[in-house]
Amino acid sequence: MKTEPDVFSWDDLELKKIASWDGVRNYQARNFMRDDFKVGDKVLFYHSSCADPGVAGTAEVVREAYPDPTALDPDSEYFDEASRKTGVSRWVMVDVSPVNRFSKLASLTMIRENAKLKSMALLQRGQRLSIQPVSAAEFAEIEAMGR
DNA sequence: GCCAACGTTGGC
DNA sequence: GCCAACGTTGGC
Repeated sequence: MKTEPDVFSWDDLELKKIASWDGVRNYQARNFMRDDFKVGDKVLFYHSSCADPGVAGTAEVVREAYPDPTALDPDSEYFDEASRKTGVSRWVMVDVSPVNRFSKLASLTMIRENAKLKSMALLQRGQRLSIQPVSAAEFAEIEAMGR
């Protein structure tokens, strides 16, 4: 999962202990959370749109997908008019908790340079999804880079 | 700040 | 259902 550290960083996650992953407003990303995120699943916590993009640590799913209430809140930056009209949020969120803080960032540059990771979704052309699938092998490789 | 790539919107 | 216009993402 991607996050802008200016908005919500790894440090914020550690401080908060449990974070509700609200604000996802892309159907494909939503479907990944809704269909594939199970309690106990591990996720890579990726810092994007910043000076040093890369994976800062790993987290785990502590609650499976449930409706994202910010879609119904007119005061939220994630407010969604279509959801308000139906009275039901069409967006979901999951809760995650920190697991492993990387001693060094697994930078995007390092990920690019690792031949074993060349087929990662993250590196594919035009890839912008904030939630992306990661294989077990890729996950292990990146975790090793962070040590 | 630039810009390529992509998703969404809305007129027809 | 097509597709142009627009908005967003995200690395650089």
